[in-house]
Amino acid sequence: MTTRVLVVDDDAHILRAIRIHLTACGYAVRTAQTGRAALRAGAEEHPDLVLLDLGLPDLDGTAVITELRSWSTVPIIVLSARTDGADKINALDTGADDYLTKPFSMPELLARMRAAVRRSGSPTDRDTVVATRDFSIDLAAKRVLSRAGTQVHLTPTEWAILEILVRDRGALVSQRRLLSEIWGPAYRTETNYLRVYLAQLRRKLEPEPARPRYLITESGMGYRFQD
Amino acid sequence: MTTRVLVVDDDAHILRAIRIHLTACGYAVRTAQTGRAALRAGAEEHPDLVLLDLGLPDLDGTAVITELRSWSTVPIIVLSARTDGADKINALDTGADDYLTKPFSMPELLARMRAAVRRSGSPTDRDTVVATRDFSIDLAAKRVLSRAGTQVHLTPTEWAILEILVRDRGALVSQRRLLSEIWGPAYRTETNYLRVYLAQLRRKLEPEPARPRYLITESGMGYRFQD
DNA sequence: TGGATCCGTTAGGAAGGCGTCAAGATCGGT
DNA sequence: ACCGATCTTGACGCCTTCCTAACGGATCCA
Repeated sequence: MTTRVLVVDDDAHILRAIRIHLTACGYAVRTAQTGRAALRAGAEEHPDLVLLDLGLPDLDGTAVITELRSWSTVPIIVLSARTDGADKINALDTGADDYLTKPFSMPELLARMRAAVRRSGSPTDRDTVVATRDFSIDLAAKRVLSRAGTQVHLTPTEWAILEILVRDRGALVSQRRLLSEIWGPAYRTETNYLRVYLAQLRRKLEPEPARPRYLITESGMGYRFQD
Repeated sequence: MTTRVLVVDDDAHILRAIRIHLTACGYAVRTAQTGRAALRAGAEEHPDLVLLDLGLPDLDGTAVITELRSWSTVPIIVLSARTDGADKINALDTGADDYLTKPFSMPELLARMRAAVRRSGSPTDRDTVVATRDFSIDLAAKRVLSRAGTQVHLTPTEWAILEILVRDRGALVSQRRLLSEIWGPAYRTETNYLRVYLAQLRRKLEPEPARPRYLITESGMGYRFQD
C-alpha cells in the first residue's frame, strides 16, 4: 500500500519541489498552503504522515500540531527555516515527532520519513474480525454479520463511526475525535450528529437498542465499544 | 514511573556529562561503553530508551541497532560525531528512531527524548495501565476495571481528578493544582469541590471508603494516589 | 475547654447532555 | 426528472452530572 503524505508549506515552489521528489519515490502526496487547509485535509484524508512547515500565514504552526493531536496520532515531521532552539523544543513537546531545519538534504528527509512511518505502522494492526455474542464485524471486508449469518447493512457514516470505535475497542473515544475524523474539525461541537447515528447503529446491532450493551455512552466524554 | 535510559558511548567523559544531566532531569540512567555491553544491558534491563553513539570500539553502531531491533522496539536515538549524511540515513533505515549530530544542545536532546518516549508509550498500553490489588486504571482507554473485571463508571470530573493523581502517583498533588487544572485558576480556593469528588471516587474505588487506602488526603496540602 | 480550621458525607435543585422521533434537504442512480 | 437512500436539522422529554449548602467529626492550638 502506498503511503499518503500531507505536505504543508506556504511556499508554492517548495511545495512543488517536495511533491515531485516524493511522488518519484512512490508516495501519494497531498498538499496544503495554510493551516486551516492542512487541518481540513488531515481530517478528510487521514494521511499516514504529515510534513509541516511552521511559518504558515493563518495559524501558528504549533496550533496546527495541537489541533491534529487532539484526535490523531499521525506522525508529524516539522520542516522549519527557524534555527532557534526554542522553536524546535516547543514543536517537539507539542506533539511533533521529528524536526528538520531548512535547508535539509532530501535523502535525510526521506530516511526520517521511513523511520516515522515504520514506527507508526506496526503496532496498529490488530485482529481484522471482531466477534461478539450477537454479531461479528469484519474490518477488512467492511461487513457486519448478525448471529444468524445474515448481513447487516450499514450506511457509510454508520460504518465510519463503528470502525473507529471497534478499532479502539474497549477504549473511550471522545466525541471530538469522532466528529473531527468523520465530518472534519469544523464540526467539533455538532454532537447531535453522533446522537442520531449512535441510535441508528444501536437499532441495527444491539439486541435491546434501548439498553445498549456494546455501544456505550460515557456522558460528557464520548463513546466506547464494549465487546 | 521513571523512564530508564541506556546511554552507550565509548568516551567516559561524555558518558559522565550525559548521566549527570539526565539524572538531574529525573531519568534513571544506565551506561555502557562498548557494543557488547550495550546489548547485554539492553537484554537485561529492558530500558525505555537507548541513546547510542555510533563510534564504538568493538562493534559497528549499526550492528548494535540491528541486534537490538531483532527482538525489541525500544526507541533508539543515535548521537554521532559523523556529519556524513550516509551514516545518518543508514542508521535511520537500520531501525534508529532519531539521529543527532554532535555537538547538540542538551535541551534539544531532552525534547527529542520526550518525543520518542511519548510515541512508544501510547500505542501499547503497557505504561498506561496502573494496576492495584483492587482495581486497574487504563489511562489511554479512560477505563477503570474492578478486580472482578466489571467496569467502574466515572463522570468526567471524577476521571479528570483521578487521572491527575494517577499520572503523578506517589506524589503529593496540591489542591491548588487540581482546582486550577480542572475548574480553572479562578476556582483555586473552592476546596469543597475536591472534598465532594474525592468522596465519590472513594465510594467507587476504595474497598473501605471510610478508610482510604489509595486516595490519601494530606491535610492542609493536597491529595496523593498511593498504589 | 473552647474555638478555629480542615475534612468527609449527604442530598436536592439547576444545568446541561443524551435518546428519540420526524420532517426537510441532499445525494446518487436510473 | 424521478425515486430511494442517506444525511442534516430541530424539537422535546428524560437522565446524568454538577454545583451548592449544611452538618458532623477530627485535629490543632490558645
